[in-house]
Amino acid sequence: MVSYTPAAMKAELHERGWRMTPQRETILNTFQNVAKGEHLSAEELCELLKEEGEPISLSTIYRNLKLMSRMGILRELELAEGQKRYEINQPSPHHHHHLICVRCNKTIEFKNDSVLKAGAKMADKSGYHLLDCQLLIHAVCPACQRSIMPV
Amino acid sequence: MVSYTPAAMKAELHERGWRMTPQRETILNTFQNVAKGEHLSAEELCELLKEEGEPISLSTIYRNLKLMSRMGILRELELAEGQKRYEINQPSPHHHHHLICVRCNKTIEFKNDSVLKAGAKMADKSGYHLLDCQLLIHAVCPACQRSIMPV
DNA sequence: GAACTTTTAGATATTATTTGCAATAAGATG
DNA sequence: CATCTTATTGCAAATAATATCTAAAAGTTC
Ligand SMILES: [Mn+2]
Ligand SMILES: [Mn+2]
Ligand SMILES: [Zn+2]
Ligand SMILES: [Zn+2]
Repeated sequence: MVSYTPAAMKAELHERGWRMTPQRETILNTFQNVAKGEHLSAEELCELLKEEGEPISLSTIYRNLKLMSRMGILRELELAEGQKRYEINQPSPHHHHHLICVRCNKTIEFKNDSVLKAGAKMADKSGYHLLDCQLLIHAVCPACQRSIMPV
Repeated sequence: MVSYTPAAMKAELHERGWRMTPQRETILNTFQNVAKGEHLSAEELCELLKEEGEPISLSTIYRNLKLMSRMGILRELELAEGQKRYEINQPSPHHHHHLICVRCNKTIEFKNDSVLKAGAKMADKSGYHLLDCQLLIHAVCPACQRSIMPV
């Protein structure tokens, strides 16, 4: 897991016969500049880019979110119900995990290097090339424990 | 995280004014008897029950998979692309995590109690009531590293 | 810059999941 | 046990996230 510059991303794309495009660079830059703790969905990213005056079509966004996740540049998160969210994939000092309330989707990020190390070790032991390692904790937050909401 | 008997599930449903039904008991039994390492999707569960002569409608299955996940009886996994999979949620000696190849979806289960403990501790520290704790490792398996597949 | 290949935008298709509703049945109450 | 209330079911229809198709545009190579 490494942090990518546009140049590094371009190099890695070229290794596989692929191309760097303005859209890919825009997406990379956007994720690198978005506030810490933000997890964008495809739709949200599309809206954000539209507002910022550099629109990219939704299908291109979908294609590249998947591509960049599979390259290890982004991490794909299934936090809330029904749609995937993405954030930049960063190495150790910034790497983190997620604790999510299954009722209200309130999410807490937390760091735990020993968990990351355990994940990296497991991948290595099995000969897998690590892309992302995320501890996902599903739970009920204090507020929702008090409420009488359906499940 | 506890293993549920039908009676325990019934008791917990009643606490919230809900009911135990034959369908819910069938789903619970099915997950408790399915082979270790099997992760069923809603559709697959529906087919399996049809074959076994106790069919349950797909919408009921969807409703109950969600309910039982939010009760902590099942765990909801996003392993492959495009659909959720479920397995019974078991405590420590059987509890495990998943290492997944993002290209071919080959999945390895592994145990790591210290990761589970770290997750439980984090939930507790934040006042969250723990339902499930899963380390998800996205990686590329040895076979796929050798192939020239797209991404 | 010509030839070749990948990528894009936009429209359309796909499909997992949810929802509305009438019928059914769980569980409570007397 | 008979009755009553209301949660739950099955089926059909709706929804929404994501994938795919195609022609046009833009990187790459020579
Ligand atoms: Mn995060
Ligand atoms: Mn498993
Ligand atoms: Zn909550
Ligand atoms: Zn693989």
